[in-house]
Amino acid sequence: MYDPKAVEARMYRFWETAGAFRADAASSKPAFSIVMPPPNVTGSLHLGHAWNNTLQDIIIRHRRMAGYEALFLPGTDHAGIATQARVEKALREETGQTRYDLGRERFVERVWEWKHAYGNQITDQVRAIGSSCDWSRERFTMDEGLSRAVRKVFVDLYEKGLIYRGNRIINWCPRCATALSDIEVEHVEVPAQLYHVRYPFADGEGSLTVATTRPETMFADVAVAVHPDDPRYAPIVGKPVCLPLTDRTIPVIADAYVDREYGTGCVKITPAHDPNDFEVGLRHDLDMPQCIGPDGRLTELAGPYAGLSREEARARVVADLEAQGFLVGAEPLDHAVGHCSRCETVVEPLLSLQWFVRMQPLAQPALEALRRGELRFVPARFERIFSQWLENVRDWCISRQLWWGHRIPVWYCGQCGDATVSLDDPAACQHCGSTEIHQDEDVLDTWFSSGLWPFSTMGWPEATEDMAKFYPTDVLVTAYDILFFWVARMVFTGLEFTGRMPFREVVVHGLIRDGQGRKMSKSLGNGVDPLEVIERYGADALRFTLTTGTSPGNDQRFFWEKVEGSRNFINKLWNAARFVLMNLGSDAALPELQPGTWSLADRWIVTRLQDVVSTTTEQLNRYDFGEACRTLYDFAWDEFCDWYIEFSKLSLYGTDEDAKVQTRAVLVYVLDTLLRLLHPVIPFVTEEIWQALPHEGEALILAHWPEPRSDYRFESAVAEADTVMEVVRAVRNLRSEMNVAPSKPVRLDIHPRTDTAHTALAAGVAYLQRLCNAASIEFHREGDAPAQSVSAVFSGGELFVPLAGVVDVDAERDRLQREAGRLQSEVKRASAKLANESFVSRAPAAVVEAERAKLADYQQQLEAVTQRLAGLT
RNA sequence: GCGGCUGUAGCUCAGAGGGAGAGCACCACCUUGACACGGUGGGGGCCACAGGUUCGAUUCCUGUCAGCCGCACCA
Repeated sequence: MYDPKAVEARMYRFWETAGAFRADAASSKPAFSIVMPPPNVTGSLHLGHAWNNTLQDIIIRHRRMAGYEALFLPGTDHAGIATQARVEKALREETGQTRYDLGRERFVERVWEWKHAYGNQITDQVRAIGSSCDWSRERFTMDEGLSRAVRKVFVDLYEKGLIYRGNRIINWCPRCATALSDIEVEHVEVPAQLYHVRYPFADGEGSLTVATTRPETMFADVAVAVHPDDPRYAPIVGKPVCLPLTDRTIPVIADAYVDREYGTGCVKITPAHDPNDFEVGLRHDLDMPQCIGPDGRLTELAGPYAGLSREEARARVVADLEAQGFLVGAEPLDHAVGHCSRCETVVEPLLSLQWFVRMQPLAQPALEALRRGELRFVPARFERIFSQWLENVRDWCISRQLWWGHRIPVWYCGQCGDATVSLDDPAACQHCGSTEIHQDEDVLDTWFSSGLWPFSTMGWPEATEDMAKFYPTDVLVTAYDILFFWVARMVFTGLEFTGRMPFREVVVHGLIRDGQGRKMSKSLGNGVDPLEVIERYGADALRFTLTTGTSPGNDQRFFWEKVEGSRNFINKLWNAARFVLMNLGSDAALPELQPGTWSLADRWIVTRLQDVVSTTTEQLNRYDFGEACRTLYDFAWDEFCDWYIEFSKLSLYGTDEDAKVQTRAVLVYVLDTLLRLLHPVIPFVTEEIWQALPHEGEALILAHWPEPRSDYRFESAVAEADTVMEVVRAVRNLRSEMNVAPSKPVRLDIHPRTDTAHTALAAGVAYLQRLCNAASIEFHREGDAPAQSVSAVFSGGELFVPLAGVVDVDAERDRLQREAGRLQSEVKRASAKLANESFVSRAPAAVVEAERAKLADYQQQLEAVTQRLAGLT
């Protein structure tokens, strides 16, 4: 039994020390590069990473073998919010302190300590998967070089006017206490109430009714808006209304933003707490007071409600409105509410001073490049999703109120108030020369730095050798969930700063789910740890499982049974290799191939191997990983193990020494080629076996990728072997149906109908003898069935197994009648098709011809069965 | 609302314009000299539904239904 644990760690070390993962920028070979989507430094590997890494590693190993200077560049991401939250949690648990207790400097030091302590964990896990990354080029988003790139990009964008600071409504997570970008907000449909609230006119003449889902924001209301063309409200525009629960009055204004059909046609305007209201506020030059603070609690503006949470405030406000007669009613309403994608807290739209990237000028060139076909998505449908997003992007809020990350390179002057934006830390204000400057407290969105990953990792902005050789990269492999977060950002920063698409192709895969199709998550506790899978079944089994389960762009579910199946396949391969090795004897030398002397089986398997080489290569080239795996699985198991190894025993256990040598040579050749083809998917076992086989070269990982050989094609051998196998199956079937033990030798009479079949079976008679356990085989071109026998038809004739005393005539008749029935329906189907005038005239000639041949064959088989039935007594 | 994905054997899923496939599960048999994580044989499906294109559709097109996912949202 194959034991992955005994192999994998040792093998990885062997490759690494042999320098197999290192890419040489000075190489004359064509470059092929991939940058790894950087996992969170302090995170741990999940199955999604394992999947993502496996696919990339397959591509890289394939390309490396195919003669490219292959670079798989690894690294990690500082993951601002996530990492900071983890360290804060640890701090709280250990000492009960908050980050404010430590202060910024000591806290950041603490995070670095954490990073040093746990940062290797994830990269060790990447190694455990078997990823053949160039660790000498490992990068971290907060490395000095990469931080320099971040500053450079910030400063350049600022100078181009593409970064600005502004007071805008942003998404604020009260729990994380930071601003978020639009895509970090998840809209979740939740049941709510639409409250109708009466706002009395200040003059006491009646009231109007507004509809709102957020009554707790009313303390920041500055107006009530109606549609300018709404006849119902035309007379009241400009009139002041009283804001209930307060002593304030606010005006009624007219704005076309209001939908007359919705609710009452009156909207309360709260510019500091709603993006639409904010726009209205700007148009009407309204005040923008805030009644909810960054902590998610009501501010002093809310008077007696100050200090309450948003939820408490809502309940109290509604109760008080009702008690005081302002609540007209409430209707249930389902609407989408933004939640923090990290912590699921309800996001507060908050008016806040933040830094933004102006997206229009960056998205435009990206869209044009996409239209010019400079970036290909696999599968293609993701291109539309991608460009739709780019077409609709809004400005990107990049400042985060965190301490862990790239600090914004902007210094404000205490004297003149101006900002200095600088690549290097300035000593004084650029504008007035004052030294009384202090740096912006905020850090940049993590994606701002990962958006530079394909070139910042290669040394940009320096013109490095790596940039020259390996940039742009060739393929990016990613799950679809970070297309906007990450891929889009790399695309536009790449175009803006390097003038190139950072990659030619994006291979998109899906998400891994649990057995019920649910996303794996900590809260559900349904996650599967890839290390546990590796521990139990080995990294190869995990890789094989994930790869076979890959269908372009689609999700897959995880089942332990699948891993078990993969483990079984790997074990099968291992045992096949043991068989080959066992039969090589002491001969360590690689026997020379002499195709001229090959047996039928040799010629058959070698020809099939050529098919598999070209099919697999094509499938890998088009990133059809699941299909490539299936091609190899089927060939290895069904053809090589089940048939060829069985065929080979004839020669190996025979007396013809020359044939034996060639069979060994073919076994080694086929296995060697198969190992090469399988190596990208299951690198560990294949290398382990390859090292044991006679081989040239240092390691399989560095061996060359096979190419199909046209001089190794023997088409007639394939046809002949097919006939032999068909007869073997027919006899096995007879034995099984007739309950004749496989161990009991039988006599076999074969009545070939054609010369082709006769020749094939005569050539393969020794295989038939062995695989059918036939005591003797006779061929008869004509003549009657032997007495007391059971029969079967095959496409080239009829066969008989005399079973004196065993034949149950009734059972045999049943069996033959079932067979006749099957053949009749085939004949019916084929003749109906051929009777169709338009089929014969319009279908391709080859298709029609094939149909005719099939019909003839079935008719003959049917005739044979019918005769046989008639002869049964 | 706009866009997308999925619907095929009991389960998980491939597939492709010309006779329905795999793995697992199931049934029967087999300690055959690589492998019981194995071998041999077998059962099991109106390929969601309705139209259309085609000589021919499970495959392409259009709808319907069901499940899922993005994006955008009017309080």
